[in-house]
Amino acid sequence: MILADVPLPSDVSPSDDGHRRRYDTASLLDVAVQVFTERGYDGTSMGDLAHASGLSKSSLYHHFDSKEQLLRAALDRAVEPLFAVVAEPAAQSGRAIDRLEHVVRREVQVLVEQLPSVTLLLRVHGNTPTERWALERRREFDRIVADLVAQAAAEGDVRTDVQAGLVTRLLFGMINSLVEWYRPDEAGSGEARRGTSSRTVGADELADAVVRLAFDGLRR
Amino acid sequence: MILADVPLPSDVSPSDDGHRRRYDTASLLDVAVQVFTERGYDGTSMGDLAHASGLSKSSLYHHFDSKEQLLRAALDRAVEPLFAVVAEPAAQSGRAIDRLEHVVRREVQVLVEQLPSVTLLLRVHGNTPTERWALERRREFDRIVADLVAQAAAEGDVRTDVQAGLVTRLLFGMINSLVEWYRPDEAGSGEARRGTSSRTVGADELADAVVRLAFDGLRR
DNA sequence: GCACAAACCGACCGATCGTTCGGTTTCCAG
DNA sequence: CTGGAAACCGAACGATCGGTCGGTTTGTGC
Repeated sequence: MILADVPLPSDVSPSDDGHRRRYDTASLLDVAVQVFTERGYDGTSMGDLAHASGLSKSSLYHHFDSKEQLLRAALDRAVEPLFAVVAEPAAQSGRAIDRLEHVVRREVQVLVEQLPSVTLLLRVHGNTPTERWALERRREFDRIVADLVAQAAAEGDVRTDVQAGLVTRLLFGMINSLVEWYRPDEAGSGEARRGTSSRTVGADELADAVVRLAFDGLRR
Repeated sequence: MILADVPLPSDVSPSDDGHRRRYDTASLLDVAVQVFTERGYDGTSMGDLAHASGLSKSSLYHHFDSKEQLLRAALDRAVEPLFAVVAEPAAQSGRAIDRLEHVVRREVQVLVEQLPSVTLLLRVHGNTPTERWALERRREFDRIVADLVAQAAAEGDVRTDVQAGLVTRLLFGMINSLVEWYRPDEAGSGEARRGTSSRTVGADELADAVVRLAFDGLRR
């Protein structure tokens, strides 16, 4: 990735307490996922990860077998909770439109909770076996939700002048887009907020906004 | 990009008419943009582009100065028509809600017309000066539309229980998502359509669907 | 036919890529 | 204090990266 055009985010310092910083595999994955989402998987070198974590390149291989296995571990963090949502009881019984609303609301929460991993999941291209596995899981997920929308339409609760498949894609396009702009409220860090007038919005409030807009539209 | 996990799309053959295939800069850009969108900019090597175009790596440099300049040319194809839309008369005068609907509808059309370039634009990470320029243009565009939404809210035509900035992001998240799934109807090519029951939808029909869903919601 | 420019090519450059290797340091149980 | 495991390191590997070079082929105006 050429010369460093922009400083890496972490740039870990020796650490506060006298000891040398030590990583367990999970928290090292945190760092990797963050850098992956900022520079893209292909745009991130193992050297970048080394620099961001404060470790040497070779030390990373004590925790992970390969760069691709690192990606796989990151994607698992997103895929599992996403599928867990459609398996919840409230998504399994009741009127389809209510189940759909539940899925939408919970999906927003999962996206916010696992923002970096989901971002990664939504950006894979299919260049490697791992990426193609991820694409397949996404297709499977889409199928499940599309069935839900179709059922809600059959029950007369959803407009039928737009195809169910189209509704599903646009609906989840809207939800998924939040990985591109939503940044959680980093409360506690005394850092000054940037000069934006829009208040930082929480996950629940965000889910409300999505449900209102998606179900009832933006027109007053 | 490791070993070729998957065949490149074009894989140009010597060509039908006796002559050797010759490229002008524009049609070579077509090929590059297509491969960029399929494998990602960072995931595409100049060797990939050479293979996809049927040219040698060094020949590409007869048409372009660098890989990044190639990206810049591709992004221009998306940025210009996007900004042209908000400059149209119908986006400049009238009730804000009507101007907004016009922008949404036209934006969908531009996305469909310039699908590969816009896809590229929406996926830049900011790793290079060119990518950061693209991100800045996107921010500028968002600002213009957010003002439009705010004005429509002030005129009482848009719901006010969701912040204008939030509405804008979700609305355009929905629109932009179509680069991830919309594939134009390759009519004329006798190729058999894959086994999907959903009919291929045209740009106008797509714009209708977006406007209906965004403005009036999916509830019946 | 000839000349010239545009288009193209294989061979090669230094830099960077993901990964491996043979050790050293750190921590903690005994 | 000792031992062994876990964590870490610098140096180096072959492959691939974006890009350059000098020369050849190809189409076109004359």
